[in-house]
Amino acid sequence: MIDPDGPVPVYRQVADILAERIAKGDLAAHRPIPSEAALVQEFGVARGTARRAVAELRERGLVYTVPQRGTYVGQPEA
Amino acid sequence: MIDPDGPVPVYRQVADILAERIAKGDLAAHRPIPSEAALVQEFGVARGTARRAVAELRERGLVYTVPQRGTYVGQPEA
DNA sequence: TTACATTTGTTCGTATGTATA
DNA sequence: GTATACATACGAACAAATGTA
Repeated sequence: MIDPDGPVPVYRQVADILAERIAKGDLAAHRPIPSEAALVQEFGVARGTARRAVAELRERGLVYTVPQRGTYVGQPEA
Repeated sequence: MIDPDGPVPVYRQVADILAERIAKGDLAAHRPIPSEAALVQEFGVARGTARRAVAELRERGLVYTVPQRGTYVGQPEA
């Protein structure tokens, strides 16, 4: 799933996988994506790497984060 | 601000700037200096370089570091 | 009100690999 | 070969806010 030794950074690999899930609708608008702890579990990465992956998605405008709550698909509610 | 191509190593340039701030009192005793992440932001250097700059200050006896807490001006409290 | 678990935010510690002068 | 510097990645600890029991 994740190739730690490939040329693509792990955090981008994780971000790309999540982005695809969003594109496919597996992760629906205004539904939470997996928590950082869950991403650590699922992908076997460090929390810092999971956080960076989520930051990537945020920069791409795919998700928004609510502090102490979670990160959700789409744009923040009005 | 920082001259990456000059004869003086970047880490020492950063250390010198912080040392001057301490000397001028911009950074007061027992107050935290900027975090490593903040130094990365402010000076546009790698984290390793920021860490080395702080290590310089520690060697000069200007600051002390508390793991997972931060680095502070002066000497550790008794 | 209290207590607890969950989640994100932040900090320093450490190691590896790559590139350059 | 050495020193500098950047990027990536894992680890550990603590803080703060939120939601729930």
